[in-house]
Amino acid sequence: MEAILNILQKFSNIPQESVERFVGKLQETNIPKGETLIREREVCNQLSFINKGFVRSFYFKDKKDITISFSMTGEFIASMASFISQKPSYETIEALEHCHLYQISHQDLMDLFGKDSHLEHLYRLILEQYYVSLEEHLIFSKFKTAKERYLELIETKPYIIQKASVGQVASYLDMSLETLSRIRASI
Amino acid sequence: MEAILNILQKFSNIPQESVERFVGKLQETNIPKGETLIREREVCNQLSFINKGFVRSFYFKDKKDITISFSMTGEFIASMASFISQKPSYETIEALEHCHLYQISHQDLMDLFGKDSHLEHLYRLILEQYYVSLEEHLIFSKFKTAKERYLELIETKPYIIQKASVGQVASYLDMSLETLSRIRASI
DNA sequence: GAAGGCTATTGATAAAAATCAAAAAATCAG
DNA sequence: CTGATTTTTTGATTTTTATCAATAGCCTTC
Repeated sequence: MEAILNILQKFSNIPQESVERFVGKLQETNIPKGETLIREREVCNQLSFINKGFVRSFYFKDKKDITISFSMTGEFIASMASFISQKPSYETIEALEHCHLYQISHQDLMDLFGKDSHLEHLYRLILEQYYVSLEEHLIFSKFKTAKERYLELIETKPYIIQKASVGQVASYLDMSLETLSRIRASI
Repeated sequence: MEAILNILQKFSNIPQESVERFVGKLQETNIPKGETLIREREVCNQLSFINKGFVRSFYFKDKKDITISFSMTGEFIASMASFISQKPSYETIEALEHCHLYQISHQDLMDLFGKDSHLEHLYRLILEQYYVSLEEHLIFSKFKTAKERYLELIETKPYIIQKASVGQVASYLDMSLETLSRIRASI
């Protein structure tokens, strides 16, 4: 439980009482390696804090799967579009390693926001950070060559290359797995 | 002023008093066609509601400019990463048509959030919508061919093709202007 | 209405990356 | 440990798109 408290603290110095309200709603969950947190067409009604683990979010395009994002220990993960709208998800999220999560349901979170504006404030700050990093990812993917994208990934998130397969990383970087393999050979 | 009230109403049935607080901080601004709302390296400290007009957000990559987004009457616009972090913007936003805006400063907005949690709630809902549409844009740009991206744009936002130049649309769709011109000739 | 400056189209070529195919290496199960 | 399966690398070819270059169209504005 300590990890999540530290993360929350970083965003905002929120009253102890509010933190306790939030923590009181968290459910501990374990997802074995290879299993899914959320499957395509389901409604994502849990927001998960990854206390320990590594997950991949992807969707299917003609029988192949395409990686949208990887998330790590210390990050929140959900199929955000589905969680926000409470409509079916078009993405699937799978555990690439055994995951130890703390989860809160959409309903509980909305109830908390109604009761305690500090928590909505905190959530707003977290959402803003996720928005900024999504925007950066979009721009990043837009104006770099295949090789530059790979080099930047090594620089910023080397653990992804360690933990995910070439094919999974390749679709995340928007290239074929053969192309990524050749880039790896060339450096 | 009516347009913005209607938009706010759609997100949340917020008390009249809160709406008035918010509206009280809005400044009316006109930006002539061709001028900029925010320039690269400046800190974006205004969130703008486009009461009427059309803008383009872009950044420079080697002397060329690359379009990030277009925004229309009825939408909010800011260099979000800069507005959120209050750090210099890497994007420039220009008016492609004469714009009539209502603006609120970052400071005023934060002050309002401290005083009135209904407004932070409203902002959270708006932010969520923008997050979802950004995510959709990312996925959209990732798994469609050049031609499919253009056809989808015609389908979903035909006004962009009317109002922006081929070069501006081409960089938005992640292709050269020659490629876009050929696609247009082929359909 | 002609000159000049943008914008768009068209053509030829080059570069980048995808695809198809096979071999090599790594991982897993029994 | 060993055979089977999966993943990764390597090679040959094709496709897609970018780049370079020239032409055509179209607004301005004098």
